[in-house]
Amino acid sequence: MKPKKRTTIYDIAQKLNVTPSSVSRALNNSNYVNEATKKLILKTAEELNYKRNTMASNLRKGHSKTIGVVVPRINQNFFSNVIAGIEDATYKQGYNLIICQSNESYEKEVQSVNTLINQHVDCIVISVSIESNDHKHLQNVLDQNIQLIQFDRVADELETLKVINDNEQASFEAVDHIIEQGYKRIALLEGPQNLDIFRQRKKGYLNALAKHNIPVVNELIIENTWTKELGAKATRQLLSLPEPPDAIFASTSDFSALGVLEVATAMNIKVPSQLGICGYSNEAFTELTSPSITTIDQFSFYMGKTVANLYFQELENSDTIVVPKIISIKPKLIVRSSTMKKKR
Amino acid sequence: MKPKKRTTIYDIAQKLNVTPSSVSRALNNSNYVNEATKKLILKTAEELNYKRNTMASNLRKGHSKTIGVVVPRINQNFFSNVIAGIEDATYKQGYNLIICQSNESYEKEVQSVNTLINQHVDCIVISVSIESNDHKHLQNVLDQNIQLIQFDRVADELETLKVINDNEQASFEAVDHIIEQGYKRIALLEGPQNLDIFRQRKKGYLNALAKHNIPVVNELIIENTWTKELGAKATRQLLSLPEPPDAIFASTSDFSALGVLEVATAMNIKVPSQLGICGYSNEAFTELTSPSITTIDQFSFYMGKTVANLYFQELENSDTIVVPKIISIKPKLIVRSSTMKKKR
DNA sequence: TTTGAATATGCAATCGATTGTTGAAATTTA
DNA sequence: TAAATTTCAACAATCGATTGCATATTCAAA
Repeated sequence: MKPKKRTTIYDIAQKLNVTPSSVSRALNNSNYVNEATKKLILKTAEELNYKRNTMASNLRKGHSKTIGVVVPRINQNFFSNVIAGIEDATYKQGYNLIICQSNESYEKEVQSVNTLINQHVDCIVISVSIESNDHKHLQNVLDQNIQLIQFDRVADELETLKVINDNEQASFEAVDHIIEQGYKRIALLEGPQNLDIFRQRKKGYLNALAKHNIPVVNELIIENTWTKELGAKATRQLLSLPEPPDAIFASTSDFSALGVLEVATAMNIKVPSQLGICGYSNEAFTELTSPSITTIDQFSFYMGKTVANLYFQELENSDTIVVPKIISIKPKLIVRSSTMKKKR
Repeated sequence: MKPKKRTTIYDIAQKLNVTPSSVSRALNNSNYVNEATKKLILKTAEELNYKRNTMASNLRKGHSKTIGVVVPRINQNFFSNVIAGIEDATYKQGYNLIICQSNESYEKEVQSVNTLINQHVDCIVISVSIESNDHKHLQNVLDQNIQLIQFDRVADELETLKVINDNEQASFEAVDHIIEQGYKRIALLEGPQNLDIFRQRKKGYLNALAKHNIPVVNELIIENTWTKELGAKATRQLLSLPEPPDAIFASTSDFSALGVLEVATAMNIKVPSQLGICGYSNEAFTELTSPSITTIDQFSFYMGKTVANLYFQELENSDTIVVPKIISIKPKLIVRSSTMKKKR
């Protein structure tokens, strides 16, 4: 790299024999500069290929116009869509995005949050990792006076802005639909119960069973099955039961639903006639499997936009008191072949 | 938001009756501080919940330890994987990532690049948008003395570091495989020829035809078909030809290959026996369609890591001359059902 | 022509951290 | 004990941009 120095407002000031203040004012389109000199400054800035040093500017102004995002995995459909949504909204406001992934590791999550604090981001948007049980690092964000918005996987006990899906309702509707289709013994693949979203989904499942007076069978509920492999393993276990289920609701993810489907296919069990399957997330592939998989769409891109806009809205009202606010987005059940027991 | 001020090195200095310089030295683990005072400073920093202001630090040091990434779409499998790979490598080096998406728009790409320059990122990693024909904005990056690394979709004429796939070779192997399977009339869905990657893929296609003495038929080559819809449209066009193709190589993406498959299925044309299909990118869904789709894996995550490591490597050798370097990653043909005409 | 207001510009402090230089104190060596 | 050396900390400048305050200039109103 050549050691060429970048042009600063001082260079411009020197060349035009004015002070840096005037240059700054011209560049910021302030009224306290003569129109003629403003034009001149702007022209020379262009000529010298001047680029504002955002670091210096932000340091002085005391904010960074940057939002930090921490997600478990960038390359997971749901999250990359949320990020795309956030980016879409923040870009329009001239904000930047710093992205971190926790890889579902608590340690990396804490480190990422600390980096973002050091970077003086104006807001941290986070969906916590599976491993996260305590929230000292998030409390720290609040203590540092940084806006914190949690989405999807939220630490319930922490009073922050939150954007979530109505998991309970969606889960209820899914199981209700499954029952309506005539399935009687419905298994649940559930996620780690330290995360609220999975507790809610379980609640929805239980509510639906209750509504139809179907007893809860504990051996039909299997915990921690949020990958394809775990879903497959759980399915083998379930199907070898004396009284196996006739439907499986993979409330954790479409990936585990895929595991279910693959095992069923391998065991020559017909879906949906012998076994109903429902996933969660509406991953692109659920439409493409045979049979296609019934699932729940979370409106991820929209969720991202909502998160970002929530921040900007709070920013405007920053003079008034901050109320812990929760925005709940109602997900949509997408009925596909894998649960269509009744012919239409 | 409460207007609480964050603690700075001055606060620490004042409390301990030392100078900020000493605090800074202690915090940076310099040797020019007494062990005892260093410990004391570190302890008080902890107590006051001190967080370094990276903006100030970076301003002084003249770099940002940040890498800017510009991709067409964050939520596209290939790109989100590359980003994940970059993140993985940069995180280990204590670097941050600022992510921008161009949405395939030239204008937004230029704006994104400018923002990154203003942010004084140390390096810009970019995969240009479909729309990008000129590269003034990239030249500008170079002029500002910022390292520039292009990947996948690169502006060939610009002498920068590049990480690419050997598209020509991969494309050649795919078409070669298709021919070996017994297909005779092979159509090509090609991408915008202003992008080098698509030109290379076409070259590979032509080379494979030449190898097997198959004449090139112009009406079998259809340009600009990089979405599912465009792929479907092109397929309808191709299949209504007096002499329709018996195989279609969707060199643009798996999405267009999916469009081909859907049209074929709708028209009751058997894949692979009547029509062979090959996509590009190894999107997750290609494994799940029926039949599964033959495609080309680009090792996207690995590509991201390569990009990041290339930067760090160049950083180490920054005293020596910078040579425009091109790293080519050989993609891998993944043969699946959609081209398996020959029974095994 | 004098006064007052409006406009334009300069000065200097500031944001928070880093670092080269300098000098005092402590330690070692002769 | 004196001289030489090392250790430690203070001082002050710096990174680049912003902004409150003060001052100078211009112009209109009285």
